[in-house]
Amino acid sequence: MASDDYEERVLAVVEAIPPGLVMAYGDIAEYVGEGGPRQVGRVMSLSGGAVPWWRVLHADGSPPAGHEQEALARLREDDTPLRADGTRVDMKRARWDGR
DNA sequence: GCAATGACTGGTA
DNA sequence: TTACCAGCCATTG
Repeated sequence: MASDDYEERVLAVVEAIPPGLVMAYGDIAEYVGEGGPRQVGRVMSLSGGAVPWWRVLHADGSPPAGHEQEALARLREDDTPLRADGTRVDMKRARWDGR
């Protein structure tokens, strides 16, 4: 089946995200052109350990459930523009469109 | 085959 | 700003 290929493509996009920038699950789904945000999230939960998964977050800029502290710590190291509260990313500036 | 589930999203209050 | 709701789509029981 093509699910392995889909996984490869999702992981490839995540690895391509430059430091300091992030992408939302929906953005990645749209970028690869298949599935949806939930399918991307599933791939991340399965094989996210092999890629900078902390650069992937919700459309509102909040990190994935169960890894909030971990993601925020990594994002700080990457110089990602965080909001004033420091609990969310400034998607307005940090959103990467693939260019 | 149907129902429930989930690292989701956008709109409304 | 947060909270709640309906829609979304592949996987799993």
